[in-house]
Amino acid sequence: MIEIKHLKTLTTLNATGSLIETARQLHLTQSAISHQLKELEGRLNCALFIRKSRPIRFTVSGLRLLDLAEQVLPQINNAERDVARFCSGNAGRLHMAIECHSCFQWLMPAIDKFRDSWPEVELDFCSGFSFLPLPALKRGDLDLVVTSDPQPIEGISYIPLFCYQPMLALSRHHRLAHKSYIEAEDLSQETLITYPVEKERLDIFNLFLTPEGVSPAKIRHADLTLMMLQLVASGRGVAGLPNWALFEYLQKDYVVARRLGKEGIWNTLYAAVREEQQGMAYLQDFIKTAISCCFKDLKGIKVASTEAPYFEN
Amino acid sequence: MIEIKHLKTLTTLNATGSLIETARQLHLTQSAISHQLKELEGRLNCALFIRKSRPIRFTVSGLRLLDLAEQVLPQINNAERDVARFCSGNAGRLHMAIECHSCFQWLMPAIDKFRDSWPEVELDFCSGFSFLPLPALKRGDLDLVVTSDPQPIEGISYIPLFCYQPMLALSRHHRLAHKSYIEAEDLSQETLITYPVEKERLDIFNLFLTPEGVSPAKIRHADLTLMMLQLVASGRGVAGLPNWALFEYLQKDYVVARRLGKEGIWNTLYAAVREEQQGMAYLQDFIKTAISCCFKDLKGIKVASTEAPYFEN
DNA sequence: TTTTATTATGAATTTTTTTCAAGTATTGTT
DNA sequence: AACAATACTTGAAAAAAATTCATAATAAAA
Repeated sequence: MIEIKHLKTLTTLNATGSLIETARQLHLTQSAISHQLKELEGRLNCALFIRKSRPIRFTVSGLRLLDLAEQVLPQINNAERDVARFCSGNAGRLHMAIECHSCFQWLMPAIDKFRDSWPEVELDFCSGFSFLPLPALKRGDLDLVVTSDPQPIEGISYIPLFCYQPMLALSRHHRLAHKSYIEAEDLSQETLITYPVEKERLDIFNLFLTPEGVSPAKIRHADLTLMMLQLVASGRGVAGLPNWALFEYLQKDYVVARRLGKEGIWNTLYAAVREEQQGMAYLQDFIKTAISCCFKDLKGIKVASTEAPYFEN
Repeated sequence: MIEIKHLKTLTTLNATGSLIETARQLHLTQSAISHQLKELEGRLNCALFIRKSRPIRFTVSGLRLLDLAEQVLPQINNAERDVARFCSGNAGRLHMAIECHSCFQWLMPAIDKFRDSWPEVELDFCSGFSFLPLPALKRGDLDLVVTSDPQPIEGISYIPLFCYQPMLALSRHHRLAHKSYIEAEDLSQETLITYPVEKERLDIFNLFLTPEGVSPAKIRHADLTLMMLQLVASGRGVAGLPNWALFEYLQKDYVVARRLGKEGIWNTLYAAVREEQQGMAYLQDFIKTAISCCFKDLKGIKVASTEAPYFEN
């Protein structure tokens, strides 16, 4: 009668409040979701939610099923993980590197969860920018690299995690703060505060300044997100940071954020792994865990398509 | 990944010990079950049971999923029942009659369970043979009749419960006890002990004696199964009873049982309901509960096809 | 009221599930 | 140990179900 996919659909419908967004998250069309729910309501002979309202509201029956989903879905996840542990060897190594400092915010809880499930897996991570992580991954010194700048390297495959919006953080009193979006030219007289990495590894250059041939007046480095934002708030410059990393500081009114270009920019964060390791149970579980942590903890991110990244050459 | 149907399949596979019997219970071909499990093992990349043994044995992974099923399936059933209660009115009437005395054995636990789930439904039942139950059902005096002898009555539909084998109970020392099966002619010199109903309502006449044109030497009535078996054990006659009703007495060696005719006879027990009531949630739930109780408690019964009975005219 | 965004629906298409038919393996029997 | 009987596997065909596409209907926002 009722199926697990129904519980998943209802759960994300509850989270999103609309069919169309549910469809996006589940990588289906809105039509498919509509058909699926109609079919289920037909089987149960019972309305599950009230359509003529936004956000959608659930009936008692719908709520009862949400309740069921909350019980059942974690149980199923646990069982699947256990089975994966029994089957594949449950020991292994997971050494990872993060190209983006801010990522620690969501990576920490994900790693904690993972350690509980796979105590035998040897965990290690580094975020230093003292070496190039993708070649290290290729060599086998690393097993997973979190990057927003995938390179077409033989034997490396990229699994999309989520989409985010690189934005510009400004002091509330900054001369650009009145604009609803920032143009590349605006930055030619500004001090840009970045993480201490080469320009080529920074979204704001790759996707915004370099294509327009603009350079900021001055570049200044800072190690920590919080330090960058203190500098911004103190009027020492502006900073390019992902929207989800800015969220809590925006709420506290430390700074304001503006999108880059009229339409804004969307970029995708990937987990890079060696192709031959991609099927390994604990790796897959780590990535699954990481994604679910992101969508729980971060505001403003979107689901990525399941597709591998497209390389021009 | 894993679906509810998989959990159901694994559960009944555990109960039956073979794919072929699992298939029968789930109303599928054995091939379908084989494909389904192979597909699941492929998805999990993991063997769930060891094929080269009968009865089939589960791997640790298989056992883990059985465990999951045991947690999850009842939760789902409860939720579905709750939804049914919310949607349809949760009050109503369920007056039933049983044509077969022995049926109390499995009906009692089913009724107990049902009362817990649907406290608002007014329950009543009678097993007297003082009136014809099917016309009473048609009139609306009853809501459900348990019968093994469906009549083609306009507006009445029959839902199969299970298949059983009417058998002949004999004293261990009876002159026919050495035969592996009973022929109609054998009974022409015997005293047949039956429930106090007309011959036309008894399986042993309908399906065995009447077609062969044989009558027993004498007919004697008894109210209770246990009383009938005491009479049989005391050599006062023989009795026709369903195999599942005899099971516990056979184990205690009170009596022996022989099948009717060389191939034995199989008959189906039905729940008769008024067509317009058939869709009602609590009725459907009662029948579902009854069936599951039967298969838990009774030995020797088989699943019935989902088909309505076939009437010759 | 018009516009925009969301949801519903029917038909076409794709994917999945099931059955059929035939082959292989296992068990139990003589 | 060979035989039959029963149970399971497998690939292809058929049937059923899910998904998409195109479009209509509906609700919210401007």
